[in-house]
Order: sequence, then C-alpha cells, then structure tokens
Amino acid sequence: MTKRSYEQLACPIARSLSVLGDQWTLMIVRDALMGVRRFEGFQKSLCLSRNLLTRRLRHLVEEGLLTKEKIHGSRRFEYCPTQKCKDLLGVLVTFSEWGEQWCPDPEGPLVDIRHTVSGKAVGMRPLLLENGTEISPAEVELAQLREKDS
Amino acid sequence: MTKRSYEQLACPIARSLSVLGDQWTLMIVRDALMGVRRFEGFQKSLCLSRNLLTRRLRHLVEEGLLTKEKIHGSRRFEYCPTQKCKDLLGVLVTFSEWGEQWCPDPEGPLVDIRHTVSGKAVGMRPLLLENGTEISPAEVELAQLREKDS
DNA sequence: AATTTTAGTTGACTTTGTGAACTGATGCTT
DNA sequence: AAGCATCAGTTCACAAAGTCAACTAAAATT
Repeated sequence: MTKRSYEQLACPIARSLSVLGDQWTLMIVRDALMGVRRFEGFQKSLCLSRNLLTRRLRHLVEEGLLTKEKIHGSRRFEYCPTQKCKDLLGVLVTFSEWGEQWCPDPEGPLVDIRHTVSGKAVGMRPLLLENGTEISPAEVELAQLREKDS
Repeated sequence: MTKRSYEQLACPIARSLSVLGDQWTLMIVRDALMGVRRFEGFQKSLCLSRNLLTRRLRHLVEEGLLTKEKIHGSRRFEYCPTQKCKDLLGVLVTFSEWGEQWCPDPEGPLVDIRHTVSGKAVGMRPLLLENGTEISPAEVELAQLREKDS
C-alpha cells in the first residue's frame, strides 16, 4: 500500500488506517477470518484484479497480518491469519453492526458472527475499562490530547 | 467515492466498506467526531488535497453522515455529524484499540476516547447479545450464511 | 502424457489522487 | 468605506493506483 501522509502521526486510528484503510485490505481480512486461505479463493470471492491481489497479499504478509505457509504434503502454500489479523475481529464486528443498522439489505445478512460455544450472535458494546460497566455511546467523547508534529 | 464491485453484496461489512472504505473517509469522520466542522479545519488537520476533500465531504453528505448547515448569524456553513456518523464511534474505538496494541507509538496516544460522565477510558468488548455475558474473541467465528449472487 | 488448476506477471488503459495556482465570496480592521 | 485576510471551493497538469485481459510456468489431476 502507498505510504499515507498521516502514517507516522501519533493517532492510533490513523496508524490503523495506514495499514488497513484501502479499498480491499479489510475485505481480504474478512475472507481470511472466514477461512479463505489461497490466492484463487480470495480472487474468486472478491473479484478484484489479480495483480492488485498479489500486492495486497504481499502487503498483509509484510505487515504481519498473514503468513505464507507451505501446505502440508504439497509444494503449494496458503495465507494464514496471525493473531494480529484475528484481533481485527472487533473491527469487523463493529463494521458489521453499523452496516446492518444503516445500510440494511432486505435479504438479510450474508455474514454472521457467532460464539462457537453457545452458538449465539456476538455484538460489541462500549464499556468502561476499569469496572466493566456498560455505558451509552452518547456519553462517549473523542478528544485530541496534543498537537500533531507537522 | 467510486462504486465498488462488492457494493450490492449482501454482506454488512462489504456494505459498510463501500461507504467508508477509502483512504480518507474515516479520518474525516474521526475529525468530525472530535469537533471539526469546517472545510479549512478538515484540510489543515488532514493535509489532503482540497479538491479531494470537496468530493469526500459531498460524498459524506450524500450518504447522510454529515449535514451541511448554515452557521447561526453568518452566511457560511459547517459540516455536522449525524447519528449515522456518531454511530461510527464503535468502529473508531476498535480501530484505536487495535492500533494501540499492534502499531504502538512511543509517544503514546494522540486521540483519547473517554466517558464524559466519569472521565474514564472507553474500550469495546464482544458480548453475547442476549444476556450480556462477556466472551473470549477466540471463541468467536465468522461464517458465510449463503452464496453470493454473482 | 495431456489437461486443468494455481499463482502469479505483464502491459495497455482508465480512474483516482496530488499540488499548486486561481476565484470570488465573506468577514475583519482601521 | 477601503483594503486585506480568510474561507470554500474550482481548475489544470501531473503522478499514482486500479482494472482488464492475456500470458506464463509450475503443480496437480485424469
């Protein structure tokens, strides 16, 4: 991915987006977390151009979100999500919830996020970190702590 | 923003990304939620080209994330976040947490997300929707419910 | 051994983004 | 009221990134 002008800024949202903020990267991550492992699998699922997929997969490997590993008993390889990639589940859950609420599809959801043990649907809720009490999003505020460098 | 090939797909993550998934849109949303309201404010904060900012703001207004409103007692106007935009707070919180964990900045965070009542830091935690019990992200799975149209 | 599948690469073309200069209002100062 | 600064864009030349289709070569299948 291109170097972004905000890449070295001290904002964690900006830093995340400098890694993940292009057209396809989060879709590739979504597919990887759904079990897609190979080049043709991503290409058929997403219908993006093959040379761009090559670049995006390379980028995700460089950023440590995927590993390129030999498939057991074969000389081919597969792309496996790392913990860094799996930790994007929360991002995907919040995107999914927002999409369900604000861009609903009459046919209902295609992707479903469930607890493997109980089989129940999973959602995200903001919490106070210290004691775990749930609070209202309306009571939450984003603030800038200090001036940016440039 | 460009029409994306996955735009009408039945996945809520894909639909969200078709609205939000370009280089700058979520950064503009972040700024809007931090209180930036005017063209020059966004431009100085983000250092993106002015004609692109024009397009992105127009896009966000068309998508119902911002409104363009006259400033009281002036003939100038400002861009105000709608509820649809404010509901992206959860997305920004999860991006922020991921960025803090996986792309840490030695100088510490620039953006801070706090509960206005208690002043405490806010985080996101996956929950079982029905009873509110907290579960481990490792126990969560993404699944495709049905085949895509194309 | 021949065919198909996989995982790319290559190159022409199109789209999108950048940077700097320009415009024409509005608002501020004296 | 005149002059200058700020605001919110637009315009244009250029650079970067994405798309599409065809091609390649190795691996797997029949």
